[in-house]
Amino acid sequence: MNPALIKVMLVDDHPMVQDGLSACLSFYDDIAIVGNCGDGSAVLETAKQCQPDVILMDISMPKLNGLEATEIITESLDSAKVLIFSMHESAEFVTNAVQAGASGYILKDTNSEEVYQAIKSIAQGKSYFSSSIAKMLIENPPAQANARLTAREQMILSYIAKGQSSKDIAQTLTISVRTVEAHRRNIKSKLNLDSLAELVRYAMNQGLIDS
Amino acid sequence: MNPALIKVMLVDDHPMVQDGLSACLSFYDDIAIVGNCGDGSAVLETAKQCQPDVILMDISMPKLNGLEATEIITESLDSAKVLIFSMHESAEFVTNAVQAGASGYILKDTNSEEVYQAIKSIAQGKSYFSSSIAKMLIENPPAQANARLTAREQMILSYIAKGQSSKDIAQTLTISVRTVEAHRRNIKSKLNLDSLAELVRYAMNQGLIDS
DNA sequence: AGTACAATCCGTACTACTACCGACATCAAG
DNA sequence: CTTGATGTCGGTAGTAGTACGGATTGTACT
Repeated sequence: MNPALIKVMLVDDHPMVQDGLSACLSFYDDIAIVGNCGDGSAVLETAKQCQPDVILMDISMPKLNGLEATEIITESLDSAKVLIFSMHESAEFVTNAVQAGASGYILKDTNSEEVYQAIKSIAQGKSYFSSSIAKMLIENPPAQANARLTAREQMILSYIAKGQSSKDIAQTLTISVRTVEAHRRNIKSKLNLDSLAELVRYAMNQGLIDS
Repeated sequence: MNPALIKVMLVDDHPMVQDGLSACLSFYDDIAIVGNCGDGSAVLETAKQCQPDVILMDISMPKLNGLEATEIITESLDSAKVLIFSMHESAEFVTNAVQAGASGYILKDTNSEEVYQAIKSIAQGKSYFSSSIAKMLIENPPAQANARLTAREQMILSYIAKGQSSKDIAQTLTISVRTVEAHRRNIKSKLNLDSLAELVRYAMNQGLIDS
């Protein structure tokens, strides 16, 4: 076993992205793909088997999203560094990712050379962020960092984003309409979002609902 | 020049997907990538230069979305067949794509072998659809086919999806609130969507707003 | 024991949106 | 020239959501 060999594990729900990354990274002989995983819920188990140095992780996935998966990984396996590979170019996502323990964040509109450089940096214990990230953090307001929703709030939000009214949700969960409205207010306050449309976009980006 | 060589052009706004596809398809010696394009607005020009047999096109792109680009291509270049490569697994997208002139529709969760098969079918003048598409068309309601929004309606919808109220939009466009509300009703009626949340999701999937 | 937070519920008044009905001007196509 | 689609605007009534106020329970951590 080459001691300089970097073991990389892929986590993405799109097989084509996995195939593409595998193919691109196979050109570099100091990188080995040791496993991949199409769902956040199986990440920890797979990672324990593969013992990767770097985990290249998509943020938006069904079931368990990338941020939660990252948190689980960084708490359970300190040998593995997490590199987020996202299409979302928003300051909020980056800060959330860093708080969850990610070592780096690159965008899906980067080329394979930059992915390679990022993986090498992460493996050496450094951090790596796409060049456009810094620019974005400056331009976009830093936003609120404390945007963690409770399980109940996430549940309510997912129903909201699916198009259900407060009344519907109240009936579904057999609670009062006022309670749902209170959750609604709390969610909007926490996320610092005003309109229903922004809530829906947030929910979609977080993977709380599909497509 | 090998007469059996299939010239393929890629249209996707994610360089990594382009790189991945190029890498995957390079294993097949009867396929040649003759060009790629990161934006729907430059598709026609690039296609005229490259003269591809098959155009592998993403649906959701900034500026000009894949469906509109497909329509332009199929009307201007009948030599080129369009194969849609989408992550959206909804009957509505498929029917819209076919109406726009696409010869096939595959999902991003297919593997590279299936992409290759799809390209070969399309090049021979056949059509190709992911196996899950047929299942989906049966399970999902056939939905309404006549879902074409006018330019004005698209504009209104984009403002709605950005979180603006009817009042805001009326002020922005200097028209009456009642007019905006009328457009709202027409849009929902055309798309057969009830809730604001569904409108937002539709707009996002159509690429009318970013992220 | 005290504090903090989550989750539950209520009153009241206001704003936004919806559903139903209607209308009129314009412009392209049959 | 009539027909249809589009974009414009209105009345009226009802429903949904928001913005202020509160309040009570339970759990969990210090």
